[in-house]
Amino acid sequence: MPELPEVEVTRLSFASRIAGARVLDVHVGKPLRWPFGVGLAGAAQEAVDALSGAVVQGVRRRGKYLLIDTLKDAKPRLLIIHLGMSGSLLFSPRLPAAGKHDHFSLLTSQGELRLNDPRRFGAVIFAYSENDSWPRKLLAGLGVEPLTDDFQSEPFHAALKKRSAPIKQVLLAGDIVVGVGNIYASEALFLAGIRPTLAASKLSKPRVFKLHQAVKTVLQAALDKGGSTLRDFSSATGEGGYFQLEANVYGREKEPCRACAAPIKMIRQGQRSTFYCSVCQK
DNA sequence: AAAAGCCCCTGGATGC
DNA sequence: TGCATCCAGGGGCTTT
Repeated sequence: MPELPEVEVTRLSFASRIAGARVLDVHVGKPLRWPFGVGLAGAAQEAVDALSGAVVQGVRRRGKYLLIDTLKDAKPRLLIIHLGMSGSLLFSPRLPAAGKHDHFSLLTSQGELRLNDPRRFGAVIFAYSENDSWPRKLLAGLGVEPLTDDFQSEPFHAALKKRSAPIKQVLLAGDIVVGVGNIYASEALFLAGIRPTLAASKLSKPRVFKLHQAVKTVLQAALDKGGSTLRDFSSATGEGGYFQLEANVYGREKEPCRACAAPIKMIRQGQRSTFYCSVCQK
């Protein structure tokens, strides 16, 4: 589910409300992508003990990862959450009884932060610092943040020049630019008028500039609409997003292109579906 | 180094 | 109604 806009919408929906909260307890359900406490000698119990009594300083986002910074006895403790395909967070002073897909809870003095993740592709990782081995392994190879000034078209072009894979898959890989998932990759390529199957290295500089702009435009527009809710995405206040209503190509196979009325095509690239207009995208 | 496949898991939609 | 099949917003890991 969640790509950069959905993760950022989630972050914004609880960051200020959880800031300053003291961790009272931690509930761990079924294992997610990795067992809670992965990378620690003492595993889950060590992580729970290390978090108990810690005070939340804030919530950051890196790519599709949420980083919850806490302090305990003036020492940092970090909780990293990834929503995978089907994860969503809720934060509220009062939540109903946990359901079968609620697999992690942080009980704090200001409310409960609860992760619901039916498919369990998500992850909750505890670390003492971003430089611990697990966070490093996950975060070190990430590309630039697309909605910051770190994302510039010249270096983007230089990076794409080195890649022979189809541009759609290079966008998805996240090692050049982060946060672009399956929906927004198709949408950005449509806006830029670029065929998803084109080798990344073959894109001219002006076309890369257009793609650079399109990525920023699509992600910002989705963020402004509260993200895309296809099945079950909702923010930590339980609200869905509306961007899916404005999708030009994603999920619109055989429907008329909004620009030229030609039927939208769907193809498979690396076991994921890609949508595009064969007239508007060359 | 980069690309391509595989796989983790559950549930909803579709088709027979 | 039941059962099989396919598909889903991600991404780490292994193999080419």
